[in-house]
Amino acid sequence: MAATIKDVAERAGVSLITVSRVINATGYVSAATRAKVQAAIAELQYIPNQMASSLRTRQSSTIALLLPTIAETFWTTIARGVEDEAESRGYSVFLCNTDNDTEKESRYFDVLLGYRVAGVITVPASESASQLHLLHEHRMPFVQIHRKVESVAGDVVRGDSYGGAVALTKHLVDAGARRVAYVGGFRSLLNSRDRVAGYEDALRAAGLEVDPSLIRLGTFEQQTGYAIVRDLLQSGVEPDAIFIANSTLAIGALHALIETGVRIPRDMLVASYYDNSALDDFSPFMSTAIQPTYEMGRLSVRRLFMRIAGASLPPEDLILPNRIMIRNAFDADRESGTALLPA
Amino acid sequence: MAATIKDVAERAGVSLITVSRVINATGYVSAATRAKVQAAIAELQYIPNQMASSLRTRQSSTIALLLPTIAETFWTTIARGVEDEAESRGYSVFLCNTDNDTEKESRYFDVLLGYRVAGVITVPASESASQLHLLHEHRMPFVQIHRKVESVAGDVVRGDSYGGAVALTKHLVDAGARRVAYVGGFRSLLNSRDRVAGYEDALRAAGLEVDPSLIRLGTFEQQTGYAIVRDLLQSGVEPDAIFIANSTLAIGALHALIETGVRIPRDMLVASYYDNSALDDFSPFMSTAIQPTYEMGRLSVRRLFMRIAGASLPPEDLILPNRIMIRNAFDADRESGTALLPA
DNA sequence: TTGAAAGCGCTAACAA
DNA sequence: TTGTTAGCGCTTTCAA
Repeated sequence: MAATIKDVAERAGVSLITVSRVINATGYVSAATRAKVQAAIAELQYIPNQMASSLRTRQSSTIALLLPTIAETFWTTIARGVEDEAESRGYSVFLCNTDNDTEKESRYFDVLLGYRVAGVITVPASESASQLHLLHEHRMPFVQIHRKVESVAGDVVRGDSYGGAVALTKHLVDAGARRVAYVGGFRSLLNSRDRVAGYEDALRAAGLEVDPSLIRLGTFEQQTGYAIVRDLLQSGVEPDAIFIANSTLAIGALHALIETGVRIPRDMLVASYYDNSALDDFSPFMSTAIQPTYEMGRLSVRRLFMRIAGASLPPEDLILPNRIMIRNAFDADRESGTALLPA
Repeated sequence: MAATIKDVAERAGVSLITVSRVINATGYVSAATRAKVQAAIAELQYIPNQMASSLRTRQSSTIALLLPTIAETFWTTIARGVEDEAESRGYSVFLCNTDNDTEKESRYFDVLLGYRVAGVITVPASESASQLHLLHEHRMPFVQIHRKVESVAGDVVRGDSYGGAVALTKHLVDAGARRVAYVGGFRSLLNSRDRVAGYEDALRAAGLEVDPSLIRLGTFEQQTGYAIVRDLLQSGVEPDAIFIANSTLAIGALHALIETGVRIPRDMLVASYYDNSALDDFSPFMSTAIQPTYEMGRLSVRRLFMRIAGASLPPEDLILPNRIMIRNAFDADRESGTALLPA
């Protein structure tokens, strides 16, 4: 079948090990021998068998990245960061979708352990029920991104959800809001809890009361954002601003505002987490917190490589600041709820 | 380090091969022995080394999928189809982004050949300059999706671009259009050529002339769609319908129509290829051709497995029909250019 | 500067 | 029903 190192050695009239030395640039090889070997490699179109190499060296130049889905820009941008950083070090990335399904996650962990990948970067499928401990028990180096499994000690790279929520909420209050509603996901994830906490702390710091009737939590779906905002507008709680903790919710929320004729920012100030390019059509009228997804990807790979190299550092919880975009200054020319592409 | 089959054998008091038989369910093993082995596997948390297994069996249970990008739903839906079908056969999928960069594609081919994956499903980075022949020369089974490299014989799975263009163009003409503009990508790709051909043939079949001034080609970017439509509206060629051959272009095109106050479908009939969920906000007023991306993924895997199994079939160019959605019936209640989420 | 021998962890082929 | 031997393709000793 495919050419082996033995075929190359015979063709070049040298021993196996000499070919190996040429391929890996290890040990001494004379220029003449090297040339002969390289010619043989080219003639036979020889590509070294990574399986055999990995088996012998107990090293792999592949890492894995587990994401909830590859259908949203938030995750794919992380993937780009991971790939770019890995590629710059000569590593390939094995990309896996978990669908936030711990069963699927667990199956992937098995596969990846079986392949003896060098390390794993993962967005745990669940913060409570993740099987992340499997990696820990098998001494597989890993770094968590965006979420943090409480029961497993290990490196984490994530955005500053608390700080982002504080910044946006404070901004809304500074712009005059007194009744800021909170629209976000259920508290099952650390980020959600952090964002609620940031929102509440920012209100209190401004001397405002936290009104539970203004805090609305639900699933991470457009329909949920839509339904919550419709209800907020109808239930008489009368918010004068809305902080939306997730961009998928924001799309639904903005549709609800547009549909009911609420003008942003004239009638309602809006600030939102912004992770989804589908929000592009709305963003000019909204202040946003943007997570450094690409950087999160790159930095998690850097951390992973420290672990692969065997560094015995204490686990690090790396929290990266969000980029805050203040954009709800009233603009008379563009007070509608939807934006058009720039000409 | 990690437990090996030898450790399991010693622990269970049997030979290596017996453990192997239990793991792979090959050959005869008594229930009692099997139980002993399984207990040892569980105690040691043994996970078989796939590298060693692949090396010995010359088989891999991994296939690779090369896509231009994972940031667009068109491609990720294909990926889902590939993953689901592969998983149902116990295979893992190695996902790779090429960015339509033939250099990157070529590097991935090398890596994948090095890993001796079982097969490759690929959207060639270029139809003219792809390095696909590398796979062919190394006898690596492969299937092309969506694009077709002319210089390499092999299986292809793609949507019926010609048929889709015919159907949508015919629909516009049947609805009364006489001057149908074509907005699409440059003819460098087979799909683009097929769509132009379908458009032209449908016009001729209806007894209409093909007016070159109505055919506008460009890059696959929103801005291009926007600019082309602005120009179409200003240049005096006076189209009464627009066929858009790509959904990214369609987003820009629709923004241009909305911005200039052209109402769909009252002032202009629009039909478009529809591959991008960002179009959801516009779709109710537009007829669309939808490619069976998920099915393309699944079917390409099925074909690939026939090749992996060694079937000596002639290369197949599998062309799947598009789903055609006719949706531009005039609707007085919703004649604006943007749609809102359903309540 | 080059090579021979051994072995990474697993399984095919044969034997008992 | 279980075990022994050999070897997949490569690289790490050690020796020349």
